[in-house]
Amino acid sequence: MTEAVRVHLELRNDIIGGEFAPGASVSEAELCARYGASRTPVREACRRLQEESLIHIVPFRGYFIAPLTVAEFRNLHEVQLVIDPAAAALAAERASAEQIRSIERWANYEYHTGQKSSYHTFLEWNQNLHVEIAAASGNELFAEITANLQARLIRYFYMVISMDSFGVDLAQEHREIVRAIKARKPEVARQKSSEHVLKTIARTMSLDFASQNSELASEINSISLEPSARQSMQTRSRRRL
Amino acid sequence: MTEAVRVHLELRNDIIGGEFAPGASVSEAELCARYGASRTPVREACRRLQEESLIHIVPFRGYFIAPLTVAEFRNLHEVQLVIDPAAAALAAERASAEQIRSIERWANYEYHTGQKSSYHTFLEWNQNLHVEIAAASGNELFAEITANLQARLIRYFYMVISMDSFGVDLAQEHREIVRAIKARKPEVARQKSSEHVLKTIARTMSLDFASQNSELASEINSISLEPSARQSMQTRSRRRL
DNA sequence: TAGATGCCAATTGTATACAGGTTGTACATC
DNA sequence: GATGTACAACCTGTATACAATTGGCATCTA
Repeated sequence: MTEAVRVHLELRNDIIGGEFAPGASVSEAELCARYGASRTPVREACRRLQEESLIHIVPFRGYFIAPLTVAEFRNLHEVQLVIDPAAAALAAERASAEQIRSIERWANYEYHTGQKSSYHTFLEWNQNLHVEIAAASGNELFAEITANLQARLIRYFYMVISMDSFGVDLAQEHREIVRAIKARKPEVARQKSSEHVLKTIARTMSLDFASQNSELASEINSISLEPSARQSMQTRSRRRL
Repeated sequence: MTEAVRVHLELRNDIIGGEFAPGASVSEAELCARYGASRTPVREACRRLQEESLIHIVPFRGYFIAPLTVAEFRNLHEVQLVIDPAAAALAAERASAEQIRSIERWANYEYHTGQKSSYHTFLEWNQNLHVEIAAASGNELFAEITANLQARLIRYFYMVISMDSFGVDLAQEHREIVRAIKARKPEVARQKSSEHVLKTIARTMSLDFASQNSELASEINSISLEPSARQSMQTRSRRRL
């Protein structure tokens, strides 16, 4: 593995994990010291993270850790609401036996409420499950887009202290999506996926956000999606039921 | 504008415009000579183009112009079929007066059949229209994804000698989408956008591809989308009509 | 002759020196 | 005291030297 790739992965992980304050300025020299690499691979890593919208680069000024904003949070969910169900439906048609096994493995987590370490693991499993389902669509674009959405979304979830009882609902919804994919029922998978995203949004809005971001948290709690963004699911439900 | 940005834009334009053969290998030295820059900005430009899937980088081996494949063509359309209608629906709700004016400007092109230069301009206007509609959704993620999809799709359209009479249909469909957005009718915009994408796919499959890619062309002609990918539009039509 | 092995040219990955731009500060001027 | 300007420190952008890796080719061996 080259230095550039290593720095990219480690820095990315640190940003997602909250090692840097959102909006904070970081210099190349700083990153070179932290990751033990020279400027060239550090620059390359930062440029890739810019493409992933985890870092903002202002020419001749420096690098800034992408801030967490209500607009981005809403945007991510709007796109997810469109991408996830479509990918789930395709996965139900095209997933290989091996891909289904892999999906089932990620869906079989145990979330022990109240444990911080368990919560972090839980978020990673959740992320992997979503990406794995998208990959099973047989369309790598869906997988790439999903990976980017999840990486950016997880930063918001890390703000949350814990999800407590929510983990149970979430696991249940995941299993329903997986069951539909395994049963080769695209429309059920699509509907379950839509419901899951909408419920996740609803759950997030009632969460107990970490105090240092209380301003953002209260703003997030006031989000409401446009009618046409929700419409995706409603149409399906009406049609199916 | 920095060298890196300039090289990125020019190289990107050259790849999209077909200046390089798909799959061709290019060395850093070659690109340095061609664009009159040193290796550092050339490398940065190539890394960004890799993120956009226009170049493949194999470590220690070199850069390869992304090949045109049936799988990619299908993947791009599958994602477009999901992104475009959703963005159009949101645009109908949230587009500003200025954005609507901008969209109308891009929709008002005149395509003179048979003229090669006119055809290229036509493709650019088409691309800009799609991106502008996505931007009017008020969600920059839709705009970014659309810009990437369009950049990659246009390489396939450049293979086509001309679209002849198709330009007329296309312009008509575009105007219908724009009309729905201007009239603030999200569901009509969504439906018209879905139809437009599906019709574009159908039109492409019956096209006269340039001979040097006849193998790819015949493969493209045999594409068929999965039922659940088409389902998006059918549901809406049934529901509306 | 088929296959394995070691060397070498070519190319990319990394480190670093140098150039260019930006920001903040100190000082002169009004 | 407010404002504008010059300068300096700092940082990023670019160029280039050096290190590491690859793949092909020649050579050797069975």
